[in-house]
Amino acid sequence: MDKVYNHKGVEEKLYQQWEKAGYFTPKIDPSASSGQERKPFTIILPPPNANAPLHFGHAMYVVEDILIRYHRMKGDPTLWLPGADHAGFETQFVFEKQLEKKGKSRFDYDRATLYQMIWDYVQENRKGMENQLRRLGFSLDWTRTKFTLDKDIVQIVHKTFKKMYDGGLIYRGERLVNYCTHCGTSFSDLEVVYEERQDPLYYIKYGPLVLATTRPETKFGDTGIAVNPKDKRYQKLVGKEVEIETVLGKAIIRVVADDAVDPEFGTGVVKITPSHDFNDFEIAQRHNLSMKQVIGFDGKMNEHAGKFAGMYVGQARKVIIEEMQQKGLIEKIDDKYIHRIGLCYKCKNVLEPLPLEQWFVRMEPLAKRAIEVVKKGKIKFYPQRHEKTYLNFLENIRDWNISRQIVWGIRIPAWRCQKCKNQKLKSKNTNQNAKIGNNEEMEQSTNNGWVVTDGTKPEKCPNCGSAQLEQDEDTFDTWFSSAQWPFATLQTAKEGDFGTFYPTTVLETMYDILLFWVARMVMVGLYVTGEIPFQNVVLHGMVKDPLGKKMSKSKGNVVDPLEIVEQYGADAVRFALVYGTAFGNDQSLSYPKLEAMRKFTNKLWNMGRFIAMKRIQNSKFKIQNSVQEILEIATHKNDKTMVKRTQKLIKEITEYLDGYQFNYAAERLYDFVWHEFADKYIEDVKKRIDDNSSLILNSLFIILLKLLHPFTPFVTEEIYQQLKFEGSLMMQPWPK
RNA sequence: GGACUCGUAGCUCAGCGGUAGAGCGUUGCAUUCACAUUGCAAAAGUCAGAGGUUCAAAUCCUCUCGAGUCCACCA
Repeated sequence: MDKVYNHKGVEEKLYQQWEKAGYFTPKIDPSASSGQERKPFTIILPPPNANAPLHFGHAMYVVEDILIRYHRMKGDPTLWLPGADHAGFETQFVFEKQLEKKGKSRFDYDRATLYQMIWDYVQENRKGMENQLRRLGFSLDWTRTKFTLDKDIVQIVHKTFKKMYDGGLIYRGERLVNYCTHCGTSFSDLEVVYEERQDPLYYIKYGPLVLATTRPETKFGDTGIAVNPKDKRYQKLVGKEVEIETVLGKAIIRVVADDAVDPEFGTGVVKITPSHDFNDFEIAQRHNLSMKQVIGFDGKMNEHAGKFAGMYVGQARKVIIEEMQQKGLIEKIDDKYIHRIGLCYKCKNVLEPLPLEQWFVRMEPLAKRAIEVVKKGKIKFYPQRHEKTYLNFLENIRDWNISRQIVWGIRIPAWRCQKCKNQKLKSKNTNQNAKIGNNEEMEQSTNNGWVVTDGTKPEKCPNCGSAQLEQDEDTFDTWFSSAQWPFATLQTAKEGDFGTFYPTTVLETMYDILLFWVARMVMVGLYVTGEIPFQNVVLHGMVKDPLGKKMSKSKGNVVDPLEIVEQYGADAVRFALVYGTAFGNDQSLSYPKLEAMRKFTNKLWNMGRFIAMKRIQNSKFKIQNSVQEILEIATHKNDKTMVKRTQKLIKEITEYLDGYQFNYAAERLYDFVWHEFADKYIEDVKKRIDDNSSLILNSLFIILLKLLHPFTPFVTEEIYQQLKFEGSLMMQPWPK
């Protein structure tokens, strides 16, 4: 053995050895078990986006590997299933950036070509990403790897959509959506990022009234004026129509009373622009005000904006304000007004609320069950505080827009009959009465001609028999497929997997996708399978840069995990990530810590070296596996004490792992191994070494290697093999 | 407007009701011994601030001040 542990060469060699031996694939052959059926332990890896290499935060999946290796050693049929996510919009966005560099855009290609180009790009990226996971030592069962666009997964996603549609949970509705006119697609509410901005608040004369608005350019889309019903100032006008002056001439507008209007704000009068504001849309629903769209999906004013048509919104606002000032229509401007506006989370442009027909999932019934299973304790959160966020989200949930106007994704299996799209269809579906807005039951004519299937193109329209059917151009929100990941993977990976491994044991991910992903998996999983998708939700914190800033591509402070692995070794990286930070809290990447952990792996190595040197050659001395056995042969009182301490250690580490207290486990191991076992015990044995104490030292050391193995698999395995023990450490039983 | 996290030794962070802890760094000593990627030892904190509960508070409660995050339809 070399004097210094050199991770280079060792890690890749061992990983290949493990993978080749099939150790990552669970043993579920019942005849192989010793009679007693063990409960399987399953984790589905959060599928990384296939569009980019991993960032350092992904290395936190090490806690999953720790759990997996621990349970595998305990003898549980253990499955850790890898995969990749096509990451619909994200990927298309990244790809478009690449096209831009070449002076191209997505509009230069037809749908099929663009899709194929992105497909190739993603397949290339996937390899790199999977290699990174291997380099971190993750014992994933690669024989079961899945991709969200695999044919069989797509089939399941289609089937789910159909099931939900037939069950009345999907409806097609024209509603306001968050639309990015730059990216050309709508988003769900969760994808909107808000930013505080200081914008002028214009006080505009509206006939006899004055009202405050930040968006004077939407004035042409106004179809009402609202005041609070209790507001005495305006009571006389409620229900009346007033004539107002605009820069495009006179207009007649109705005044309505609605509780949503805050009499304290501005003048207590609000213009209602149902096509371009979420509040206004809802108020309009309540008072039957009509819709009038004045902004197009290209972000420009449309024909209803008269001479301003063709101008981008921002430009139009300026010009209109100038004209209004000239006409004396502006009473005052408050330019210190601070409010929050919704931005596209990718391109950071201001999102435009626009009316668009989209597919929505009715969330309330789904959320109800998802709340129930958590309240009943069927799903537990670690750390527990996240439960509150989860429940809060579900208790106030709004319907989910799952349509995206992009090509990269799973195309929605809905066809529209060109003949009867303008007629009302009598359908057995309850979708007819899709819920809109708050508590309004409203009949929808939105099923007009739509035929939903489980993926196959319908031959003819079930209503009129026409063969003129066109598939919806849109694709699913990527989270719609991710929401099905636990059952979709297990239903398609290998025969019998779903029966054996579902519901999975642990879902481990970063807390930032608790609502996007975890909550939706619970809802959809429950709906489709009738069972919870996982029993424990374990959430790790964010890994920030050394200065405590969030890593992001735009800031340029992202760290490639491979670089760090190269430098310090995967074991040191793994240990550093769980050591010294309360599990679940954010942490900053710390080079001194990585260095310290590298020293720790070296310390282990040298302990192994010492033991190798002092090892007795007599073959009748057999390594004892259980603490009990070691205790029986121990004669010296110091040995006995050490055996007992080790026994206690095993218990502690086991309990910590069962309770997802990774940092406690790591810290305890570090301290015990270095400062109790090496500094004190080895120093003591050194002076009095004989066959018996050597055997005990040896046996105890193996136990420590086993306890450490889930955390630092490479160095422990390498030492084990250097000491010429049989087989692989990773397949040895967990110490007792 | 709600919810959450964090503010503890120079740095990074544990501890979360019983007389302040670790790693790194600093200082001193040791060393041909498995390991100088080592060992032994030392210096270093009125635990953000104020008030309260308690025999006892870094730890529980309230408020204040800072750093950050998430949710929410105030024009």
